[in-house]
Amino acid sequence: MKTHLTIMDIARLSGYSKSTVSRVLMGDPKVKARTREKIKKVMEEYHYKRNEIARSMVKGNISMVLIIAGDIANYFYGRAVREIEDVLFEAGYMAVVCSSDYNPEKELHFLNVAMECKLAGVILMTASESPKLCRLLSEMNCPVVLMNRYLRSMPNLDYVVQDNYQGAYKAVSHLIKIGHRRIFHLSGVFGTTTGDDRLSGYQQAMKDAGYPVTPDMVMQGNLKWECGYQYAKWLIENDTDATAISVSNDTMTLGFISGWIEAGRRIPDDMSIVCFDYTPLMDQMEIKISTVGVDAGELGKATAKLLLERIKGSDKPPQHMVYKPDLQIKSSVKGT
Amino acid sequence: MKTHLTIMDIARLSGYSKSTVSRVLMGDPKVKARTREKIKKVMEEYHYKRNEIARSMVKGNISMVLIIAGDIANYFYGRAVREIEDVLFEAGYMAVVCSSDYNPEKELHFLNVAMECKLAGVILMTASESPKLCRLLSEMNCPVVLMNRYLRSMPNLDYVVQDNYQGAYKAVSHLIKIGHRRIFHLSGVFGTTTGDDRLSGYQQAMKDAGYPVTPDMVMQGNLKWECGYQYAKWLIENDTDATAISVSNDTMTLGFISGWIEAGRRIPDDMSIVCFDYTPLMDQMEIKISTVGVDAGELGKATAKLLLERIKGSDKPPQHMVYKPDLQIKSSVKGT
DNA sequence: TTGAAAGCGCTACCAT
DNA sequence: ATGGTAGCGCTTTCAA
Repeated sequence: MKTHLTIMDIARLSGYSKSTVSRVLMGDPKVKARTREKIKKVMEEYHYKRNEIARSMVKGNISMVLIIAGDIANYFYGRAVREIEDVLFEAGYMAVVCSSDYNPEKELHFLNVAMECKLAGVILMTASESPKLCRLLSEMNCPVVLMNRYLRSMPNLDYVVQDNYQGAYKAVSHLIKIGHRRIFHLSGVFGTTTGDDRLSGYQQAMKDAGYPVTPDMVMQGNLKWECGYQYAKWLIENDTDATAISVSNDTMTLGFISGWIEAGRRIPDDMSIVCFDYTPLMDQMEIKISTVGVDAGELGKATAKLLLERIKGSDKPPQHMVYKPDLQIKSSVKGT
Repeated sequence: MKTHLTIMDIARLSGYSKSTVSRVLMGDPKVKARTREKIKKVMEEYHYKRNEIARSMVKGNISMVLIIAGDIANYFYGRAVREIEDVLFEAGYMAVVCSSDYNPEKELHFLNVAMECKLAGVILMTASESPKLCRLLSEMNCPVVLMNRYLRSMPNLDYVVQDNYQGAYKAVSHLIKIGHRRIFHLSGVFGTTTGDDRLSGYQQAMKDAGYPVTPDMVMQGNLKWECGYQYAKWLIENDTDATAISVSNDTMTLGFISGWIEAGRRIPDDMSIVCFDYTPLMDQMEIKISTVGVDAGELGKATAKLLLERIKGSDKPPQHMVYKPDLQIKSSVKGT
């Protein structure tokens, strides 16, 4: 851990001026080949490292993109992030990730950090509709692309999402088709488009089938494991007559299954279950979970490309990319 | 996306000098209360955002810590990262994550970026021993703490790891105790301490039992799913007489199980298996995998605290924290 | 308590 | 092809 040489030191050491050294750094072709080599040799020898901060200072921004994921340990985000990293890396940007933990306050915090650090761009995956967020987003000094969730009140923002309404509609319709009437819904966070659209899809499917949806049939969740676990207990304690549930994400579903099995109930015999999102490990579970969703990697790639265009200054109208989700029915579901 | 106000604008707008505005920003108590309020009001009103880059420029570094994880989608890293984020956040640092993908070139790249961006610190989780890496590490301009893997040739570096040798020794000894003789090992990357120490533990346990380890019994892996999958195929094609394997991480194990089951074999009837690391989803798998390892969150917390001390300038001797792993035998293992 | 001015390390413009 | 110099926006002496 030693202190660093500046461009000025290299200048002195090589006998050239600061300007010429800078030109070498910038790959300016106007520098004579021999000069460049000499300077490069000195840099090598003294392990010179360009100061990106100073560079960013004059450039105006730093070639770094912040990805605000919900939960870095969740496969959905992990998968998307990996693709984004690669696309951005190719384009000369470093992608860094942080988790909002689905916490709106943290989102605001990270967005502020991105502005203050003059990052080149931001990918926000857990936009939680709120006046504060919208105000902040409209004041950003760098491009922002939403992924996964969009904001109804900000149609001028780019986003890449899946059709959550249709996904839920498909899934619940399937449950209905095979005989279920009492289908409950463990929702995502109310006020987020993922949560609300999935809820609407559920409601509409029920409505189209002529089945009532009473308030007790819908529970708001927080997307975490514990929530699903507790929901299982709740369903049992309240002695509901649900024969199937649709759950807004994979993590809660895993929690639900744990709680349900632990209580001595079975799947699909005592409960059919279908959820959004998919994790590869699910393939090796005792219970093969039926899922609906899209490949997070695809979303990620599209998002990164979109962001890159914006960083480069594209001013085309707001892009709204909506992917169609697939429904995969497996053994977690059984007719009545 | 609009352009930004500087400290100078706030100065003009409020009628004070930029020095005073800066003092307000820095929380200097020498500013008169009324002045501070006036200036703060102007900042609010115009949504002024301090420029962290410029600030870092004079401060010398940016309050950001880079975590270089192996695979961001892997539970081990996800778990550790989450804890690190929280500890660092409390201390006023922003933790950002990137994945090395176990690729030494990427490690070097990210380490360079960290230096160039004058970050406050780095946590490196996938150190791959090489002269280049060691040279780079010894030239760092910020503190670096290793987690998960350490570097044999750099004992002067802080690290937080688990006792991989002992973990593997315990696991393999257990297999031996219940009757296995032909135990194979799907290793991590040779040259990494995690890989090598686990291999040594395996070899020593076999040796202590008096069982030979021939070269075909040890295969180098790359820690990825596909690798485990192919290893299953390989074992079958080569008609080995292995009755048990020890695998260097969870991801390869999941791949192995997929390949093995797909080929019509069973676990533990046709093969006992024990691996390093743990993922919660494993609890809900058909096959309950026996694991050895530690809580990644603990490692993460300790690492973050250590780094924080170094950032604050602690010059105590190199810290080497070694956690003892636990062995959990489940249904993936059966005596012969 | 406040202001003026120097300087952090770099790029970019204007000279030569 | 190279050097001199003016900033980028901020913090931090030093003066007042």
